[in-house]
Amino acid sequence: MRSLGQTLKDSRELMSLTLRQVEEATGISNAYLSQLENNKIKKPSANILYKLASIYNVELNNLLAAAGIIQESQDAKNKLFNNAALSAQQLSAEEERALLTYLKVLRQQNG
Amino acid sequence: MRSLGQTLKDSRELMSLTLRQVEEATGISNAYLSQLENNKIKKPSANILYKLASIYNVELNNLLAAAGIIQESQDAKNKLFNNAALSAQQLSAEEERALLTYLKVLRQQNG
DNA sequence: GGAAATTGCTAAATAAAACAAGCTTTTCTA
DNA sequence: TAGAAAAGCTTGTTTTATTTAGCAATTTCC
Repeated sequence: MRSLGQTLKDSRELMSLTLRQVEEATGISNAYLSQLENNKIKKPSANILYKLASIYNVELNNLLAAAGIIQESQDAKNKLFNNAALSAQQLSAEEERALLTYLKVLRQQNG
Repeated sequence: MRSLGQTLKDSRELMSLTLRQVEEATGISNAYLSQLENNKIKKPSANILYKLASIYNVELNNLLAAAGIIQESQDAKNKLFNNAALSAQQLSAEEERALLTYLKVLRQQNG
């Protein structure tokens, strides 16, 4: 798996940007950018990753995957798995009623 | 917009978990979880957010949005599908995932 | 009722991220 | 080719995240 540093460096070079140009655009110091590209930073903030994903026009998920935080295309797999999993459940009447109540709460919270 | 802290607290209470249970499950100290829920932390690492999204069965994007890092996307809400067990409902992928987890908790509590 | 857990929380300590200054190397140009 | 300018990088410092230890308020259990 391509490291986060390599991914960032490749992205930057692809756009022919210097560290100081990226600093100018994102507010992230060139010193820190260098450390990121050389894998000196283990757990950057989501904030930093988002800014870099934006300027390099890559998906945030790509950077999260490169940083080893999520599995690549994990979302799709999880959705399929969960769909199948819930469909396969044999629900008692009581369980189904509980789930429907819970769903109501859920939707009330999320809008 | 609901704050990250409120989002995390709601999610945890919805599953009837204590701070120490979440600590046990994620490795994140209960003290830090408390600070997160009370909005004392401005820029948590992507790692932390991912772990919490996983245990609470919410989309990482939801937490990122609550943290003000990204804009909330409508995509997840628009993805609908039919489910056999709750045939009357049109569940989003996220909702079904939440229901599945809730069902696990339910069955664990009742034996 | 009261000891004993259990809960959420805070302050202090530690670890790590992120920045500022400046050094080294490469690139450009006269 | 020298020397300036721009490049990436390193070191040291500041800031912030994260943990440890432990308190005060419930809750549980005898």
